[in-house]
Amino acid sequence: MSRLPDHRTKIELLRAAEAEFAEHGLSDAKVESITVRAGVSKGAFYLHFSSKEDCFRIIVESFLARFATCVEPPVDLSATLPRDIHEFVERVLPHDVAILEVCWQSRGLLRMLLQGGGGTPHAYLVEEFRDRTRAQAEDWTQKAIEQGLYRSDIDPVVVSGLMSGAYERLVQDVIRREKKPDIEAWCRQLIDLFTRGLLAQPIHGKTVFDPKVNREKKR
Amino acid sequence: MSRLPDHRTKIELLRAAEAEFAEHGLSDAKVESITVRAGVSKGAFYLHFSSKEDCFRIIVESFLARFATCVEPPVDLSATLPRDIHEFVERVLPHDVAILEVCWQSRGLLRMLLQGGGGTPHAYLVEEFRDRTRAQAEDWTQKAIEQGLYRSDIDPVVVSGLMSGAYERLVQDVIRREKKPDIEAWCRQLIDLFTRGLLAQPIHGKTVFDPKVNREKKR
Amino acid sequence: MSRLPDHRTKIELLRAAEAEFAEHGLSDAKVESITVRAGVSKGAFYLHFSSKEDCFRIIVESFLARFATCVEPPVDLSATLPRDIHEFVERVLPHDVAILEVCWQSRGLLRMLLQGGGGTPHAYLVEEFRDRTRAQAEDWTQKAIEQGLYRSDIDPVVVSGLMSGAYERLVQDVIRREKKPDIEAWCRQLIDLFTRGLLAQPIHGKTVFDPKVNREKKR
Amino acid sequence: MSRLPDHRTKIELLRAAEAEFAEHGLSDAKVESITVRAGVSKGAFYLHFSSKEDCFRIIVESFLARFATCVEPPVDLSATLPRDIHEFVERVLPHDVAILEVCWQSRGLLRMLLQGGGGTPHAYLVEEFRDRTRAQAEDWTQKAIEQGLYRSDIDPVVVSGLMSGAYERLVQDVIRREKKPDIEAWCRQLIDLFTRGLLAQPIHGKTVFDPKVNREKKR
DNA sequence: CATGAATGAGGGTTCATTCAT
DNA sequence: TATGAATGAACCCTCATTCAT
Repeated sequence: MSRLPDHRTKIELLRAAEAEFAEHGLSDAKVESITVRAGVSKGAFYLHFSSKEDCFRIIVESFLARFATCVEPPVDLSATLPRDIHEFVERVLPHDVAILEVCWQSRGLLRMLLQGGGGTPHAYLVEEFRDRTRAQAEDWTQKAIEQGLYRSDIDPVVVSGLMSGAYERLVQDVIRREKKPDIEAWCRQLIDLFTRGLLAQPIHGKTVFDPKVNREKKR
Repeated sequence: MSRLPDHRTKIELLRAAEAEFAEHGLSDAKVESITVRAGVSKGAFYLHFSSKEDCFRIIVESFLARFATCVEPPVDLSATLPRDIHEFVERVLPHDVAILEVCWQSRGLLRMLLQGGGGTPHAYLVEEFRDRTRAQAEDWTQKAIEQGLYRSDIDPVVVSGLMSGAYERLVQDVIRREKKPDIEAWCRQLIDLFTRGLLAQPIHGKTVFDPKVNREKKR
Repeated sequence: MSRLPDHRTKIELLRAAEAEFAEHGLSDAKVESITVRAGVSKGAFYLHFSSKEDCFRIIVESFLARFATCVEPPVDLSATLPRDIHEFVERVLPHDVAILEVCWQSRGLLRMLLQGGGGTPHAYLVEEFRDRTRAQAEDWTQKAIEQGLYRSDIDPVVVSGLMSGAYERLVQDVIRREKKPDIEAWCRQLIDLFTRGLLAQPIHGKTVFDPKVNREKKR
Repeated sequence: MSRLPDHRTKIELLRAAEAEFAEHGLSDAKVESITVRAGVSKGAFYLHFSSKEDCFRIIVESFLARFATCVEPPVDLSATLPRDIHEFVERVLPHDVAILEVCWQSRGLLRMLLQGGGGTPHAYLVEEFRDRTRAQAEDWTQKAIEQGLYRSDIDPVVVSGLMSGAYERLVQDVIRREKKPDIEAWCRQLIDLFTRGLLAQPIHGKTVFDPKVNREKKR
């Protein structure tokens, strides 16, 4: 085996480790499998990471960093109120879509992270993931209430939990698919659901999404 | 006559195993820890379970069975349409509260099951948990649309995912607390959110929950 | 399960143990299997035997005792010399046949005992088996030489080893069969072989066995 | 460049394992004892063998291969008939002696393999050992009959069993000794016994061995 | 930096034996 | 005597980590 250019070693290891962790989780991932996948020696692993857990943490934190960058700067509501629900959706949508794109790119890792049955000592990393989206949702909700956009009789803490729970499930549904679905359509449906509710009674503003979207079966 | 089967042994083992799994997950749980917690010898474990995994499966499946029993028969919408949102809520609420009660009782186990960071070979058990609630939600949604209760421009598949995602987060929030929160109030908020949406625009029916609920801090 | 009459318990255990040991040898035999085969409880085993090894020893020694009884009193050569090879064979034959009969009866146990690949701490029991036949053969040979029946240029020690080795193989061949073969014919062939040798040159005395015997294939 | 493969490790392990197996047999041998004998760590064992059984099999099969090489090409009888028993012996002897030499070299292992009291799942390996010598003897016998060298009234199947049984016992007697005995003399005695028989009646050809050999006591 | 043989603590599982009933 | 649940020492094997080359 020819020795790979040095700087490639770490990259290959990260790639391989992400795949191995995605498939087996932290405890069931084997360092040796990672190095075999990466095409390097077992010793090389410890030149780049101080331990298996360290490697796991680095990979997950690195994803979370990328994710956080996307999540952070949402629509600034303080500026001007959206005039109608259409404008509202158009403002929020690109942001949500961008987040889902990032999730799609790291879907292998995310599938593992969001999958239950765990009990790993690193669940706190996923907590961070969840808290981040929740805090984001809470900020948004708070401001929207202040702006008179949202009802004032809701509890932003509870509602933001529910919203981010729904988003997480949306993410899970998306990343589980073989082929990338129409992320935008899914997001529209989510946004509409939360803003308008489910009731059949007429409400101002028209439908914002194609209701026929996503009839395809998962998997 | 032999030493009488000490029924406490198996029960203690199950208790201890549930606690150990809840704390450490499958791979990081130690059989010896379980037996020490249960106050029996290591060998006793294998009189009752054929392996560590077998024990895990039994515990999880047993919870899922209890859970499934609660989830199953929801409000029958076919009977008569609820006249207003109040009646609607009153019909759905007891069912949701009952489910959350079960979750609260097994909160240790559930915390572990729903916590991410996994990668266990038993994630499919959690999938079953999720699929069950989702299928439930989908049925409900479908019927509600047919009854004219819900809007007909929504996709029941997508919406049921979002609903069960929000429910799962609600469950997570509840079971994470030290003290049992006011489950009913949380449920009211969730139901109201989905049915009426977030928008401040007036909608038929009055608020169904106290918006100040649940300001206490988690953990 | 009804309790067997007390005195049957030990007999059933011995039967079961012999079968289990025959199939698996000492180290790989399980006390539990023995008790299951015997239809008694695990504790019962220790009411009759002080340990698994003790049980093994008892069974093997009991067989060896039965065997020794058969082997012991051979033809008394001191009396009168056989006049010819026919008479010689007729004198020796019944004795050898009787031994093989005993072996056939305990063939399960013997198969295990004579089968190689061992390394058990009880090999000395088989050694006793072998030494007994060898000593027997040596006595016989010694006397036969003194009587002028056998050549005086052979070493009784070496020859008795070879003879008992051949006998052991004969036993092995016999006990490996599904159906009991014509033991007498096999013995005749063995006796003739040792007394007359293989050479085609004429020798006093006629053939003493049917040369067509035993063409059937083993197994 | 890594730590160079220390060829001594595997060799030491094989040595140590052979000794351990020879002393205790498969089931009672401890992997840890083997590694301690070899002066390496427990883990090292599994770098070279996939399991204890694997190691056992390798060692036994390797011996059998060496053994088979020796056994195979015997005297070619088709060429010319030996003129007298002397020539006959001289032809056969080197072959038999060579086999016994190999047995002597691996006497520890063989002692265990041929020792009874077994019941191991690897008895079939010893069976192969026996079948090989028996088939060899049968071939020989068959050809010798066809050449008119051996009597035609014997059954090659039975006789070859007896011959290889006697050989096996010869091997056992040899490998049990502390010091290597005069293998050639023992073989001469065996060959003579089978060819000429035991009877005192004169037969063509002179004695081919020193009858005083091997009076020393075993062990 | 890279290698991969070597290490050794650790854990799951077995099973002979005990003992309360 | 009989039972069979309980015990716990022992052992095989795994795998994260080290280190001589």
